[in-house]
Amino acid sequence: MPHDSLRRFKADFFQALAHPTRIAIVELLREGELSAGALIERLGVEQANASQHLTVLRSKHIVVNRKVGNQVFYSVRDPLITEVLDVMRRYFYAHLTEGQAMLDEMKSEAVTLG
Amino acid sequence: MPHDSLRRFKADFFQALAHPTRIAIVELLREGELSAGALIERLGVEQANASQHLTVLRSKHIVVNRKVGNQVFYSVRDPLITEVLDVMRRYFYAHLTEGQAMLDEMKSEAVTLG
DNA sequence: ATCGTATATTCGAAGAAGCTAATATACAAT
DNA sequence: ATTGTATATTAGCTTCTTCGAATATACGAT
Repeated sequence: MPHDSLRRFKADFFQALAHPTRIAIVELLREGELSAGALIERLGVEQANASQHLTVLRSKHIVVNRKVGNQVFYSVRDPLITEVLDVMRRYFYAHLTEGQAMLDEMKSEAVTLG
Repeated sequence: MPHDSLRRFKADFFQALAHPTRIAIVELLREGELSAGALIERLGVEQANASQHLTVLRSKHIVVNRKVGNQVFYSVRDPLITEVLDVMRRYFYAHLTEGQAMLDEMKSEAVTLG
C-alpha cells in the first residue's frame, strides 16, 4: 500500500488524541501555557497518570514544555492543533444527536469557548 | 471533571481514526463510494481484517453503507470528515521535517488529491 | 548536606485492540 | 435445493494501552 508511512504518522497523531484526558489537556492549554501542576489540579487525576499522558503528547510533538526552576510549563506546539479541534467541534456538533447528554455539555462549553 | 462524556465521545472519534488502514479507507472513499471488495483490493489486507476495520468506522458513524444485491457499498457519512483530514493535512505538512521519508509521499499525494 | 516540592519514570496487573484462521450469513444463479 | 460469491462474525492469540503504587530525579530553600 502506498503512502503507508505517512498514514502511520497520521494514525499516531490521532492515537495521541484518542483519550479523554489528553483531549482535556489540549483544551486546557487553549488559552496559553500551564504548569504540570496546574494541569493535574484541573484534570483531577493521579499525578503519575497525568504525567504519562503528557509524555504521550510530548512524544507526538503535540505539546512542548519549558522548565522554570522547579516547574514545567506546557503549551500546544502549533495553533493548527487548536484549529483541528475547532473543525472537529463543528463535526461533533453536527452529529450529537447520537448522545444527548453531551449536547448540554456542548452548549455550556460553547459559552466558555465562544 | 466537566465535559467528560463529550470528551469521551471525541476521544472515541480519534480512536476510530487511529489506525493506518482506517485512514486509508477514509482517504479511498474521498471521491465517492466503493464496495467492500474494491476497498479490500486497494488496501491489500486480509478480507476479515478490512471488514473489522469497516465495522469500527461504522460503529463510530464515520462511514455508512448500503447493500446492493450481493455487495455492500461504503461512503464517508459527512463531508466534514474529509474536511477534518484536510486541515490535518496542513498540519502534517507543516511538521513533516519529523520524518523525511513521508515528505516525498506527501508530495505525490498532493498531485493525486489536488 | 538535608528536606520539601514538582515532575518523571518504572513495574506489574488489567483491559482493549489487532491479527489470522475458521466459520457463518446473505444473496444470486443455476 | 445446491453452489458460488461477497461480506460479516467469532475464537484464540499476541501486542498495546492504561492505571495506580512505588521509586527516581531535579531543583529550591534552609
